Amino acid sequence: MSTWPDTALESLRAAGLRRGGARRAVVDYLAAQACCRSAQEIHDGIRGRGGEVGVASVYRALDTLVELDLVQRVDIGDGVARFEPTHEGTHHHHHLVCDDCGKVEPFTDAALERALERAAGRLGYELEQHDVVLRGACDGCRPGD
Amino acid sequence: MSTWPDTALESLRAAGLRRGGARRAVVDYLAAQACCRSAQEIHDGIRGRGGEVGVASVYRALDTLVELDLVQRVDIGDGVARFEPTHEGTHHHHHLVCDDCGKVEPFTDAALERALERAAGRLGYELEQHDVVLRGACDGCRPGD
DNA sequence: CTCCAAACGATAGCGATTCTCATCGCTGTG
DNA sequence: CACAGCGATGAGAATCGCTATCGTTTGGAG
Ligand SMILES: [Mn+2]
Ligand SMILES: [Mn+2]
Ligand SMILES: [Zn+2]
Ligand SMILES: [Zn+2]
Repeated sequence: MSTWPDTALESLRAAGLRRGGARRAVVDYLAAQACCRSAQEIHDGIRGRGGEVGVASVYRALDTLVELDLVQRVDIGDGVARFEPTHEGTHHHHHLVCDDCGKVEPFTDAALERALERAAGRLGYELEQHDVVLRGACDGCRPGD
Repeated sequence: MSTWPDTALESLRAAGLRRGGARRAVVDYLAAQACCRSAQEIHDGIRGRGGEVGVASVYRALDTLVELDLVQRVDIGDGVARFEPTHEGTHHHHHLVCDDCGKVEPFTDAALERALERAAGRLGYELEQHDVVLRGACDGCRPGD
């Protein structure tokens, strides 16, 4: 099994796409993150390393990657779309959002995944994806009780 | 047990807020819907009935209602925020979104709710809310197989 | 090496949401 | 009931995330 950036770049090539700098920079940036990032963060992050990408190219790259199911869009409800690599196996996770400070943390729960699968089975949809966001107060924001 | 609009208007009064027309119109409109609606839809819906609300007032009312936990924000990933009454008991539901045509449908699943509760118990957050969005192709958009 | 379409970056445009501010109208007081 | 004070409201300006446009660059097949 190869690493996610390798798989991603390979899939892009297989889809007949050229190997441009912008797409590669987005893939590399996302591969180095532990959780989802906004397009702005990605843009800034790449520029911070000296990369010269336009915002439009970042959005275009994300579009393509989402289309190929290599990247997943995460919506936590603040009006800003975030993106992270699609992990089928070991890194698959969902998100905890602190309503107070806005912190986003990943979490995993095998039993929940099973329940989601079963729930999906009961519905008439051909399911592609599922998103779960849990909201509340994080350790830091909880009034010390 | 009283109806949702009554509870909502009561909570607003209890919070020391005056009884203005805009907030009431938003509560009434939402109470009549089966699922989430966007701010635009709410605005248009109220005006269609002859109401004279500004968009700003709709957004302000929604803000307040969300703050008081009377209304829940639903984010299905199309860049438009939707809102629906917070139902604890019988009307609580989550959403199915068709990636193709964008249709949004509510669904309920008791086993899933139990799994969510248990998952929440395992995490260090003080949970307030949870959102689940399932995505895929709906009956109409699925290539007839 | 040449050539062309894909990919790019800058920037204008767009739609959703928020901000500003002058006005309006609850609500408690006299 | 008249009035004052202040929260609520509506119109429109401003912001912001995202998309469309367009001229330029460049990967890579021949
Ligand atoms: Mn999952
Ligand atoms: Mn639920
Ligand atoms: Zn994540
Ligand atoms: Zn709904």
